[in-house]
Amino acid sequence: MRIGQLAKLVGVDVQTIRFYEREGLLVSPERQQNGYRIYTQQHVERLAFVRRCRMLNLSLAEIGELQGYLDEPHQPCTAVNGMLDGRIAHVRAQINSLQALEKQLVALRTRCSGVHEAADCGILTGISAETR
Amino acid sequence: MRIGQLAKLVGVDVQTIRFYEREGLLVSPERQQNGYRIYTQQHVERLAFVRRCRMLNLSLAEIGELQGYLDEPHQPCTAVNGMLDGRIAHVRAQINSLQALEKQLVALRTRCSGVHEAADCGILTGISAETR
DNA sequence: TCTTTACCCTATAACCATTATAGGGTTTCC
DNA sequence: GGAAACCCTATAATGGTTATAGGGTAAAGA
Ligand SMILES: [Zn+2]
Ligand SMILES: [Zn+2]
Ligand SMILES: [Zn+2]
Ligand SMILES: [Zn+2]
Repeated sequence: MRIGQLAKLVGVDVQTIRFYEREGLLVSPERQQNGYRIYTQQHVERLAFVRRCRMLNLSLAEIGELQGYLDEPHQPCTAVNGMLDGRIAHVRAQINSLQALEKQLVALRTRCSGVHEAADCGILTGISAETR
Repeated sequence: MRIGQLAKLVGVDVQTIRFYEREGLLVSPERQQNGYRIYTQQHVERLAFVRRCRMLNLSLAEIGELQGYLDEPHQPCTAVNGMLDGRIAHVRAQINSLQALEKQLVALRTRCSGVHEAADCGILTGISAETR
């Protein structure tokens, strides 16, 4: 299978596949005589794994770590669930700070209603004041 | 006031101040004979404005737009509250997708408990399966 | 005065994951 | 045989900062 087919199949851009290869997340595939990359079912599975990890917001470095476990399955999985715990904590922190931000933005938004000129806009004066 | 003082005063890195100047968010200050930048109270206020906008997650482009209103206050503020509405919608969308992600991660995390080897780790098999 | 320490300058690269662009070859189908 | 769709590499751009290299200046103590 050529790169375009793989891209469609897994739902990843062609450029991104080449990028993953350079970054060591995908094994370099064989090449045809013309230089075209030829992929196997194993590549499909690995790429799908990478993509699912990305959808879980794992970094490429973390994904590389996880692949180490796929490649050497006879080691304890301690670091795997540690990584997930870290991710979960991080996502929760993000949610909290975004919720705080939402409150600030909504409060700021209420300061402007109706049409008036910028000099009198409560949003601008609100930001210029303090927004702590 | 020199750049280091300004940086401390407003709580922004020195590099970042120079970056904002290059990006046109801060007016280029006068220079001493030795080339050092000399800032006035107006610069302090503008930088503080930029920083508060950044804390509201506004992009540098949006901040530049807002500064246009500060500089020309006799125009309607329509775009100002439009921008804020857009930001609020964006933040809410982010929160929703992070909450969905959190659920996925937590569900995945429950698949691993106790010490075992990677081949049997429910997290890895969970990702390898489908995690939709 | 000498020297250390802290500060200032510019230019350039790194961060992250991806997307875009330039410039050129190959395959496929009509 | 010619156009469309595909493939290749290399390099730059995205956003907002932070880091680094390499060098000049200033404020302080010894
Ligand atoms: Zn074993
Ligand atoms: Zn208004
Ligand atoms: Zn007016
Ligand atoms: Zn496990």
